[in-house]
Amino acid sequence: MVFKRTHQDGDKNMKMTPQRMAILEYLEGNTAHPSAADIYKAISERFPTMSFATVYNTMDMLKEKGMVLELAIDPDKKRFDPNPAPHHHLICVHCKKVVDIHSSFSLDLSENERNSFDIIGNHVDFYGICPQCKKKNKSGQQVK
Amino acid sequence: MVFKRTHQDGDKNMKMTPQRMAILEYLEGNTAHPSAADIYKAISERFPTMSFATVYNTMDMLKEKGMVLELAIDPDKKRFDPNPAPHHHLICVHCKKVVDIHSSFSLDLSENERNSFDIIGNHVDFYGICPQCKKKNKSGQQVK
DNA sequence: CCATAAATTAGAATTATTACAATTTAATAA
DNA sequence: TTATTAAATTGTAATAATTCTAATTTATGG
Ligand SMILES: [Mn+2]
Ligand SMILES: [Mn+2]
Ligand SMILES: [Zn+2]
Ligand SMILES: [Zn+2]
Repeated sequence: MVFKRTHQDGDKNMKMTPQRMAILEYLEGNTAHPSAADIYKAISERFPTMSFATVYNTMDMLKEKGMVLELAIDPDKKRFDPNPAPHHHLICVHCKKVVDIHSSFSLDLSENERNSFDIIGNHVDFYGICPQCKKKNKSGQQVK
Repeated sequence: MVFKRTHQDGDKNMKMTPQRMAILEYLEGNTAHPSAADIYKAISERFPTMSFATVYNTMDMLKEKGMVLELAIDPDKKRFDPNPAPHHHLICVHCKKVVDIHSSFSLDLSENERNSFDIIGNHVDFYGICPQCKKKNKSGQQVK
C-alpha cells in the first residue's frame, strides 16, 4: 500500500504534520514489522523533539484507517505491519525477524471445527531459524 | 497431556509443592488458554497466600519442561497452552476466546519462500466471532 | 492573519512481567 | 524422627510497554 501525503476525501479532520509524514515515510515499503520503539528510534534521530506518545497516537490512527496491522507475534511488545493485505509470516524463533509469505493456502474448517464461529480469516505463522542466526549459532553465540 | 504429581527421573530437583499441585490441577485438561492473571485468580481463591511470582515461576518451569506453551495471541498479555502437542487455534476477535483445532494442514514453502530459513514448524490462527459474541452484538452490546 | 479543532508533548499512571532477598519448606539421609 | 539444605515461595521493588492527561503548539480553512 502506498500512503498518501496529501489530504483526500476520507482524510477530513486529519492534519498532515511533519511527525506523521516522517512516520508514513518510514513505514512505506518497510517489511521489517517494526515495534513502536523501532519507529520512535528511527524517527527521533532526524526529529529529536518527537514524543513516544505521537508514535502510539499515529499508529492507532493508522490502525483505525486500516493502513497498518498490529501483530501479536512477539509476546513482549506489539509490532506493526504496514502491509494490511492478507499474507502470512515466517518468523525466526531466535531473533524474531519476520518475513512476509505471499503464497496462499486453502485452509478450510469443517462445520464441526468451526465451533459455531463466523470465520473471518486466517493467518499462518511459519517458524524457523534465519540464516543470520544459523551463522551466529555455529560460531557459538547466544541469541537471547 | 496428563501431568504427573509424583517425582519421576526427569523431575529430579523439582519439589512438589501445594502451589504447584494447584496450578497443575488447574491446567490439566484446561482448554481455555489462560493468562497468568487467570491462573492466579483461580488458584488464589482456594489458596489466598499464593504470590503472583509463583505463577510466573511455575509457568516458566513448565515452559522449560515443554509441558506448556506460551502463546502470543493477545497483544496485551501472554497466554498459556497446557497442550504442547502441535495444533491450531480459532480465535474470537471480540472476546479473544481461543478454541483448539486439531486438524492438520499441508503447509509447504517453496525453496524461494523459505528465505534460507531452517523451517521448524507452523501454526494456523483462524479468526472469527464466537457464538456468544454474535448474540451480544445482536442485542446491541459492545465487547470492547 | 484569525480562529479553532486537532496534534504534539512531557510526564504521570497503569499494566504486565521480571528481579531480588529474606523466609519457608519439601526432600533426603542420618 | 530429626537435621540438613537446596529449591520454592513470598512480598516487594524494579523494569518495560503502553495508555492517559492536561498544557501547549500547529495545520488548516475562512
Ligand atoms: Mn507482514
Ligand atoms: Mn491450544
Ligand atoms: Zn534470526
Ligand atoms: Zn467472543
